[in-house]
Amino acid sequence: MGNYSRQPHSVAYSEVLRALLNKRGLRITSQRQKILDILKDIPAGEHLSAEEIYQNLLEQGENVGISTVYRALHLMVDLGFLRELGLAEGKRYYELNQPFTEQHHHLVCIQCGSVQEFQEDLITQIGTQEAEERGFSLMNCQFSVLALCPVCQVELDN
Amino acid sequence: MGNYSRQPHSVAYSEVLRALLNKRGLRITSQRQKILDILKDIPAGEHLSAEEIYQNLLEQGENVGISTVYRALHLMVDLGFLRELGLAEGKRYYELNQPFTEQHHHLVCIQCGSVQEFQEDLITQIGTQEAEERGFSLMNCQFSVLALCPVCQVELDN
DNA sequence: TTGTGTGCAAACGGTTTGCATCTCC
DNA sequence: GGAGATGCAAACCGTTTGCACACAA
Repeated sequence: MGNYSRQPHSVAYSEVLRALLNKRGLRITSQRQKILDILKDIPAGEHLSAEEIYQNLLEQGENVGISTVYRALHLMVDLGFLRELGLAEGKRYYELNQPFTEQHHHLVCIQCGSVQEFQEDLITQIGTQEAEERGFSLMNCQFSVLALCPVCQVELDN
Repeated sequence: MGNYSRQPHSVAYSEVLRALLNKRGLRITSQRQKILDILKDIPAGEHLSAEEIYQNLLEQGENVGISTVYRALHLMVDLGFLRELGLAEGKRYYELNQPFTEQHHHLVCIQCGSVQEFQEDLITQIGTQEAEERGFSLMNCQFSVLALCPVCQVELDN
C-alpha cells in the first residue's frame, strides 16, 4: 500500500492510477478519473457514499450510471487508493487512503450521524501487532467510537 | 450499562430483562426470551446475524417472523443487553454486551470472513478519552482489524 | 381491557448483476 | 480488433413498515 497522499500534484494521482491499472491489464477511463478527483478534493474529515459521489457527478453534467460508481470504488479499494468505512449506518463511505502511520479514526454520533476524526497511532500499532501474531496480513484498521454528541444528549433528555 | 454477563444463572438474565422492560412499560414475551437465550448460549467469539437467529428459531419449531427478530434485537441493543457489530460486511451481527472493561475487538479476514477476537483494554481507554474530550457520551467502541488470514494469503498467490 | 407485541406481506434502500453497447489500448 | 468498461434496468438482500390480530399486564 503506497503513499499516494504525499504526491504534490493532482496529476500524479492519475499517473499512479494509470500505472497500477496498466500493470493489471485494466484501463484508465474518464469516469474513474473523475471519481478519484471528487474524493481528492473533499476537505479532510469528510467521507462520501457511492450515492453522494453519483449525485456529484450528475451535477457536473456527467452521464454516468450508479453501477459504474460502485464498480470504480471497489476497484480503487482493491488497488489501495481508497479506504472503505463502515461507520454506524447501513451504507459505506469512501475516502482517500492514507499511509498507515497517518491513519485516523472516527467518533460517530449514533443519533445524528455527525462524525469527528481523530488520530492515534497506538490504534494502528495494536492492530498491526494483533494481525502479525496470528499470521494475518493487515489491510486496514477501523476504530469507530460510537457515542452521543453533546447536542443529542440534551435533546434525548427531553 | 450493567454487568449482566456476571450473572451466574440464565434465569437471572430473564429477570433483569423483565425488570428493565417493566420500568419502561414494555413486556417480556416468549420471543424476546428465546432470542436472548440463543445469544446467551453461543460460544464466546461467535456472533449471529438477525437472519441466523431467525433460522435458529425456526429450527426449534418456533412460529416467528423475521420482523419480530429485528424489533427484539433493536430493543435489546437499546437496553444495553446486546452489542451490535458492523464487522466488514453488509449485515449486522449481535452478541451479548460485556462491561466496557471486558470488551473485545475483532480481527476479520476480508476474504473468507473468519473472525478472531482479542482483548486490549487500551482500545476502550482511547475511545473513552476521545469521547470525553469532545463532550460525547460513549456508547460502544468497535475496533475492526481487516486483514487476510494465512489460508487466504496462500490462495490469493494462486 | 388496553396498549404493547406479533406475523405477514409489501415496501424500502443500498448494492450487485446481466446484457447490449461502447471505448480505450 | 478485442478485451475491458459502461449505462440501463432488473434482481438481490438485509432491513423496515403498515396493518389486522394476539396476548401480557
